Amino acid sequence: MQNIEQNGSPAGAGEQPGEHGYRPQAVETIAQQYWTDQRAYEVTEDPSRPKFYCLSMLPYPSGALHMGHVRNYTIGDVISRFQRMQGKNVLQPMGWDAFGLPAENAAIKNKTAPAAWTYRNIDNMRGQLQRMGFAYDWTREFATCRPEYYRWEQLMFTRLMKKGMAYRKNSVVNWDPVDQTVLANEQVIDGRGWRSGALVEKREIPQWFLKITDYAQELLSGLDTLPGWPDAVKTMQRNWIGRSEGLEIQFQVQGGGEPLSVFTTRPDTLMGVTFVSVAAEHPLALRAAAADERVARVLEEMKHGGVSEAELETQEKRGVDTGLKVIHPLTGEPIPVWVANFVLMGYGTGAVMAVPGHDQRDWEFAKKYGLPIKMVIVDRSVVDALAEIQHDLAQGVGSDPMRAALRGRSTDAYDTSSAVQVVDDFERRIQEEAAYTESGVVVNSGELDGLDYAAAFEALAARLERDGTGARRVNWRLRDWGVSRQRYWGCPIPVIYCASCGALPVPEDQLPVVLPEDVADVYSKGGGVQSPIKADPEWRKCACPQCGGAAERETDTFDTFMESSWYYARYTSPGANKQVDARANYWLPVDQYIGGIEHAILHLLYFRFYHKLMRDAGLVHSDEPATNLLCQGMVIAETFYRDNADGSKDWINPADVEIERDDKARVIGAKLKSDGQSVQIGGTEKMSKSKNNGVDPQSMVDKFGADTVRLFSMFAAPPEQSLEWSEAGVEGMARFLRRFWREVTTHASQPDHPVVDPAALDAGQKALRRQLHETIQKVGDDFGRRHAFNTAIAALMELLNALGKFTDMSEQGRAVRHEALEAMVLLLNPVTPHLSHALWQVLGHAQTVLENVPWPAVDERALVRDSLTLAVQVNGKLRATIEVSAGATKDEAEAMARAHPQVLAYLEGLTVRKVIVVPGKIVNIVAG
RNA sequence: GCCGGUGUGGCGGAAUGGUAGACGCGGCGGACUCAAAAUCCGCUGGCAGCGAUGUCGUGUAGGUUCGAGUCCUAUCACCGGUACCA
Repeated sequence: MQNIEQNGSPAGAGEQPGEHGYRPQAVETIAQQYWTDQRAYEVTEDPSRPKFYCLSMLPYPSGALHMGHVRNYTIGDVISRFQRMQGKNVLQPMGWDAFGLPAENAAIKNKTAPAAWTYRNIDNMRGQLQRMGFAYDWTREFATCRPEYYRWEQLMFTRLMKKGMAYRKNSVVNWDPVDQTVLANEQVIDGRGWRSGALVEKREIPQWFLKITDYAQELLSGLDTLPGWPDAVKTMQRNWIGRSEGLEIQFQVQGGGEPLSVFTTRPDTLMGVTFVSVAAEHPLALRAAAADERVARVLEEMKHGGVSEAELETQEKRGVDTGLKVIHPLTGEPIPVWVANFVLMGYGTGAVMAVPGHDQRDWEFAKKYGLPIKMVIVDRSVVDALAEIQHDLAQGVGSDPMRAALRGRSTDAYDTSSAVQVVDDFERRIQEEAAYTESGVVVNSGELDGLDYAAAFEALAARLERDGTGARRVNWRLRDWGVSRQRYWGCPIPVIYCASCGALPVPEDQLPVVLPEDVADVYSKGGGVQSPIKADPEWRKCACPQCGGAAERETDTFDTFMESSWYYARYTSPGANKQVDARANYWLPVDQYIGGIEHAILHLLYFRFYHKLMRDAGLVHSDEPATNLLCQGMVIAETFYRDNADGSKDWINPADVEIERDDKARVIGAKLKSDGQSVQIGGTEKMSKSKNNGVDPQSMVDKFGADTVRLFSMFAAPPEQSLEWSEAGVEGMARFLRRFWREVTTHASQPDHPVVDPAALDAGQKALRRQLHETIQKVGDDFGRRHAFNTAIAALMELLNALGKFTDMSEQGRAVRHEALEAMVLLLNPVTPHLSHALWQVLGHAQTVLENVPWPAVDERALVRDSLTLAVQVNGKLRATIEVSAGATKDEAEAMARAHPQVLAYLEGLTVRKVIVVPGKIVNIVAG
């Protein structure tokens, strides 16, 4: 336990002379010591009680706790303590997501080994978490960078290789030609490497992949079994997985060779194809480049820039004609093949049929390069117009297709026809303004004319399947998970390459492949540092497990999402001699998972996928890893700055700034405390180093105590929303806790605590007691079901305000107050456990772990009201309120409302048409 | 670009289709004090009015409904993700 400085803290400043005031530092040290001595939060499997596994996303050990961690872990701790007070066997573990890029960056900067930096950070952050008073079972803690942990994911990977679920293929990365390294997307800024400033290039290298696409359908359907997950997350995952039904269509290449395959969800537009677009890495593009230097040059230019989707999709649309032609499967006409920089090799077949008339991106491309646009889909209204024209033409023109008929029309006869106008306008818009992308009715397509989307789809599918030029197919947006990283500080990929036997999994008896940690000398040289295991020729040398010949190890490491995909399961099985053991099936699935919304797709999808891998390996029995998910918002703060002469900005920390206001409390400016000169006010943004608006949790805990910091982070906003840090707001929480402390200690100094006799209460006592039980009901619902911690705390504040006004010192008055204060200590315990621990004793109870004391029960009889206030509206506008007895009928309420003088004034001269009475809420009189 | 979210007083926010602004911060006035801090009490959305009260008001423009911050359509701004940040 950390040693706590108790002197020199202003937190006890509110102490009155002669009164025992609230001193959070002392209170918190004592409570934490007690929990540690009692081993209060260590748990084991207990089949006799309902279990509750409450899990917060494990932190990356970046150096120090930040407010985002504090918020995340406070939410988890409140839920854990609340569930324990409901009698559940609660597991709340904590650990470290210890591999990752920042450790290598810090190592380069500080010339140390990533491991040493990481372990130092973990020690620091563990101490900070303990100082927050979180109820973790620390016996289950682990860091994912330890071989005892990662050996099991290496084992899983080698087994997946044997099953064919892990495979190797080429894929594109960001390449920094100056530093000669692969860059993460984050390290590419405006198309340049963040250190070298060199223009980034795309480069293909062989990498390992996990076949997450084999589970695409299950990952999609599984979302329907998760009512406890936010809809936003489920929708994002559905869209990310991106199931679409369409046709895969073959285009023969003029001059022979493999046919070109495209996938489309709009086969109804097939007759509108005027060219096809392929990715720069597509075989046809490469073939064209080999034959044509001009094409080769454009492909070379397309290699500039990074590989992120955001960058690819927002860059200017560019293309080049390959000179190659493919044959349209219906008409037999030659169609030009273009390379387009917006076609992704990794999605679908790396080629798309371009229908500029009915796809906006193709339309823009066609406009830019002067390619033809064909109208083959029209709106219903246009069909009606066409029918009218056809009727007019019926006798003379016969059965020509509709557009042919139109083209052959006599100008004299039809120029004034409004139907012709409608059709011409529609076609002009497609030619000149924008593609028509709705699924309307097919035209200009021979036998498909007049069909709607579904009918055209079916007709074409049948025809192409008969011809052998196409087939129905389900396509997924989801791509296989690339798990290779060309970095040092990660879990070594357990693969051996042998010149004669190929890529082989490291035999199980040779696992783990241990990452050497003592590599500081590599970093001490400075400069562009290569991965120490890539730089060391000895490390990779090994014997081929198959032929025994000289072989080499894989020097790439796993994506760090690999470790964070199964840690939740390992917490259940500390010390197990396999990935997880039978204990996992007691605890899993996780009952409540809590983490940032930024993980909505990647982490949470890999987490679900890995759970299914473990299930299929027989390790766990459930289908999904977590039944309930809460995504908390960011922690943000005001920014302040001064402009420098060179146009840059000096960002100033909010702690050093004083706000100036006018007499209506509006902010009119800000001054730096140290020099009294004004500073500019920037926006409210996510706490970050770059904007210098971070508030250090440790300094807040030192100043106010952990309970106050916990209380503020739960009160200031609902958990899903962003939370704006405000030190004045924190002071408000400290005031509330001091008032509560005073209320309890003052009350406890009375010699006796009488018991409530419900039959003997007067109106005032009854009212307070009703408010108490309404509060118990609300807090339980807000904590347990709604996760609306802010409104629960507001209700407790209201109750304390009411207690402050309740001066009744009679026996029953004191009895009601005692009941209220005892309940409040328990209701606040999940949020402010140290304070509650202390005040529980002040109220005369023996020292105890408060989570073992049952949650206060609602006394239904105390909730009964004698009368209710109804709002009375006239034509939907509030005009009066009336008091009705609790048992009043609708008719009685209506009569009373209509008799109200204020209402009568508004009804004068009007006839009442209708009266709506919502019992207990409102009477609305509709009159005119 | 695409996917998801958010938008309410001076500020953080409350209101699960039924009295918009609970609670907290800030501000104003008062009590206590030699004074200050702390604490306590009262007021505090805009406009008009001495007041009772009226009127406007939940990003913007429409719509549904007896009734809309809440539901629908369009639109704007900001935030998150976009497969190698974690």
